[in-house]
Amino acid sequence: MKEWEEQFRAFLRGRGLTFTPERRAVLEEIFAEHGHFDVETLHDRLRSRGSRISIATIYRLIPLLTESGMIRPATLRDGHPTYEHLFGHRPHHHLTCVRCGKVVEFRQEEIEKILDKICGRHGFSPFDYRLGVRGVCAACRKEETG
Amino acid sequence: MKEWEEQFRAFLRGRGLTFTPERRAVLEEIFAEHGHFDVETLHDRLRSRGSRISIATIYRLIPLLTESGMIRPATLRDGHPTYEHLFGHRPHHHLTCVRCGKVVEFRQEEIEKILDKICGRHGFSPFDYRLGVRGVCAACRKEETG
DNA sequence: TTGCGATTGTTAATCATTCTCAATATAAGG
DNA sequence: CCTTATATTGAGAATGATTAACAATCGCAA
Repeated sequence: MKEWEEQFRAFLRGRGLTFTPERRAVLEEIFAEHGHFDVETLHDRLRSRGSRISIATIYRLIPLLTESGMIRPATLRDGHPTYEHLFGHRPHHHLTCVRCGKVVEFRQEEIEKILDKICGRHGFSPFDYRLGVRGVCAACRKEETG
Repeated sequence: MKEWEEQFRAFLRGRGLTFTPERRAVLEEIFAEHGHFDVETLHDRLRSRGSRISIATIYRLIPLLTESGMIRPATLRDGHPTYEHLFGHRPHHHLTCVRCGKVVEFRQEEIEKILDKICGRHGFSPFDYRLGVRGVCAACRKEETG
């Protein structure tokens, strides 16, 4: 059984909820890729594989996945929420190109240390942080200038 | 004439748009406070001062304010967009308490330097960045523990 | 003052998300 | 293998925020 399946089953059990084929299908689809996803594309992907799952089921699943730590909200793409899964993925952050939409992920421990210091100063106990940089990528800048 | 009025007028002029009493009223209201705002509370605040402005007018104004650099999107509060104005305010970031919703702003040049380095490595030209930390503030933690 | 384009408020439309509900599936206990 | 109580599902209706359409008004330049 896959690592994430085990973890999600445990979470559901703890709440008296059940692991269903629909839920498995959604998880499979989420973990099939490392990129970001939103509810609609997830639904489309499942449908295109022959699943008859309702989009409402996916919407209903999102909070469970978030609370169980399987996924977390990522950056917003044109104002609606996207998510990323948290397995085989260390916490990371995003450079987003505002022209082509390309997203580059990066990781920087140095920043985490600074943040810990800042949180300490303000008496905060942090449990998540998010860093998003918006800009223009090399390719788009080139196109723009020339 | 206030600094921000001058700047917004210039922006509108450059686009062949006009500075109206409604637009002034919205700006006044935005700059009356330093905190975050969303469209609905802005509308309520204006109404409670006797204005008859329509909420559609405010929605229509948001992109103009963003493009002119008067405001920028801030963190999301329960999934709908909030903004902050950019006058008398240096760029800053947020610690948000997930229990009581308190937001502490902080500023850290060191982080900006690190980000510049990272952007350089990826060929990005950054023009905005956003750093949000979610956690529990001292008061709430105290309450929690007993 | 006139005229043209921008702006406004109202109302209707749209879109994502959530809710309702009847039907079905699940897990646990016999 | 049955039974039962509860959780889950899909379909479609309902919601709520945001956007669009439109006719009436306003603001600016000539």
